[in-house]
Amino acid sequence: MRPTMKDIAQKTGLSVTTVSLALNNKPANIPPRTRELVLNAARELGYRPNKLAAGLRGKCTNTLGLILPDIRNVFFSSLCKGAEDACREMGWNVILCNTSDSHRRDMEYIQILADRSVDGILYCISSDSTLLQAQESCKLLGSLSMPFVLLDRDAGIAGCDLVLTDHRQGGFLGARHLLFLGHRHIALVTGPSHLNGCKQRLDGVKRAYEDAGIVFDPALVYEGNFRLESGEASVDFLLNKKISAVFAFNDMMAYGIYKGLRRRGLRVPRDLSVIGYDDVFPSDIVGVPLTSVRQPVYEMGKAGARRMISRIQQPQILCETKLLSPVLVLRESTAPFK
Amino acid sequence: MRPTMKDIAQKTGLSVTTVSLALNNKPANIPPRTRELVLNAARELGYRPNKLAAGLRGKCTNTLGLILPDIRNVFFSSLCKGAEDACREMGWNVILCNTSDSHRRDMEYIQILADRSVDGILYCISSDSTLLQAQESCKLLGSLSMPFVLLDRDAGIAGCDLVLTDHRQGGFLGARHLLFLGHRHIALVTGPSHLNGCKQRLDGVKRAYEDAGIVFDPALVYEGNFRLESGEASVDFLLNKKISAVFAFNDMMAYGIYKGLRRRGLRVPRDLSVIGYDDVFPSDIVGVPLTSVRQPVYEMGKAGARRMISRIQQPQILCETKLLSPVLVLRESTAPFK
DNA sequence: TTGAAAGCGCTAACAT
DNA sequence: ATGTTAGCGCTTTCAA
Repeated sequence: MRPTMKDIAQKTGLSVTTVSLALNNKPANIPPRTRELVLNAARELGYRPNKLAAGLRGKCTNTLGLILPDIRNVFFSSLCKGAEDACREMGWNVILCNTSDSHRRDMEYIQILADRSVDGILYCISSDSTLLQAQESCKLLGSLSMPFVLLDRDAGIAGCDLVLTDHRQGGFLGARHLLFLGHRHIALVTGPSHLNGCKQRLDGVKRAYEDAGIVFDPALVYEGNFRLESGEASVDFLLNKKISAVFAFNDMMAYGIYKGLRRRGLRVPRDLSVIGYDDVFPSDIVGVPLTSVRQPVYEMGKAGARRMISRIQQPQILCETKLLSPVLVLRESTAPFK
Repeated sequence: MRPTMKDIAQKTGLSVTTVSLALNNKPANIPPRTRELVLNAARELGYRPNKLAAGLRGKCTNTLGLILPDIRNVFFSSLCKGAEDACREMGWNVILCNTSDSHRRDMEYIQILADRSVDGILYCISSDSTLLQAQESCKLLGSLSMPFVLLDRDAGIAGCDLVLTDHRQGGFLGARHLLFLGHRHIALVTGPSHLNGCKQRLDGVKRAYEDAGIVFDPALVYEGNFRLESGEASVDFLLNKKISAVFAFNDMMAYGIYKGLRRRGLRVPRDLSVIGYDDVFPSDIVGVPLTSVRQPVYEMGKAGARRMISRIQQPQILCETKLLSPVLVLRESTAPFK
């Protein structure tokens, strides 16, 4: 059996209280000699605190729940790694929950994590959630008095912490780069238009256009669904327009565009400049490395976890939205307009 | 505050014991009427059991630890998803631990997970571990009486459960396919030769050669390190040999070979047939979709978690090595020999 | 059929 | 400076 504080107490002839006080560096007047005594006994016995017992008694389990759609998606696994790294550095652990993008499972996992007394939840709202459902999950979290930080998805929930990429800036950076290269007729392959992230990217694009004195043309917008197929499907649309460049609102669709162009014997960037968004895939496995607006996903996970732990330790701090800056990563899929 | 059993006891006028017995369907003779009474009260109060308390008192926390090198690697995130899915189905949860392939961190996390009273650990040994170090981790697990299942990596540890791909069969399948296409001079770009997984792939390749009456030529073997760069670096070697096909022991190196060939203006499969191993990347984002030997990674995670839970529930069952069958996935990077 | 009581390992108010 | 005591929420023996 694992040694407990009781064993240390027995071995030293002290009480369990003194042992607890000494081991936890509590501001009781434990004289150095006694502390030494306890610490030595603990070392000799190979004592390790039982986190379950400490969690049950005290207020804190040092555990976070992480709810996300699917860890197989590199976006979320990077987020997760960031969160876990931050937690490890601070002595916390992470319980991982995959929802398969189902709101029902969001709700289930919130309950389960509360049952397990996690101290807080890092929450990527499942994308099948309506605004109402997102509010419902957050209400559940509230009714459980469970602190949480929303990651990546801005569902328009007020009064909570939020960490995500500044998509307005992201859209701006992507568009500005194409404009800088001399492109004047640029198509957009967006994601679902009701998503805040897409609206903001679009805003950013428009701002870049304004700066350059270009008129935004809604006829050059193709609404995709973030999947490769929709990028591929957009190619027919693209080739019917007089454009020299396309900005895809994620990399998957950019690769779909690659595929559609390839099938038609067209080349990137010779025939069309392509820029993506996210930059989560290893870029060197594809023939023409993709220029892309990188979301700092790992950092997002880290920032989210840190924020969560801060909030747990100081519940009174004000809610904030943390916008992380995207970075334009130049590769070979964009070329100057000729 | 969350309602507890005490609250249910108060509300029903029964004792906490009876409540516990009724809620947990224990084989005490609780008459249906009493149980109803308890269940109703529980529902009305919105009672949810406190898993921390149950874990502290009882023997089981229904929690597994999952130790792996880096969740950002799609191989491990698929494994993780499989494990988590299996756990969810059975009412278990997963604490995720990334080791960055460092043995020291393996050891640390084993301790931490034990401190948290997980019931078992799914363990992907970090690849920087020597055989001795792998044995050390397993010894630590043993000394903590912590049940565990090794995943993916066969470090030659005896007396424990192990779930991994049948790499002998994988090597066989890949080589047989190339032979079937008429290739007779085939290069291998392997991983580090001391790894069991590589040895077994090589064995499988040799067996396929024997079946076809081909002599294995060690001069056609290039030892890579599983990274893209080493695949790319192998191309000089490959082009100096009289070969028509190459079998890379993972996909990353296969993509490195793609890259090296592309740079030299050579085409896959026209100039060289290429077959990979793992099949974890989305194959449709690359120009020439890669033929590859697929490891059933998701299933591996699932099988591992199931095995772990079985062992926890029946500690006496015999240890077993579960070999999962790889699958040859035909795509466009291999062509008949001309 | 039900309940009292002990205890899992720990923390913390209170006492000495 | 240290110990006594109570209790976190639950399970489980033992007794009634």
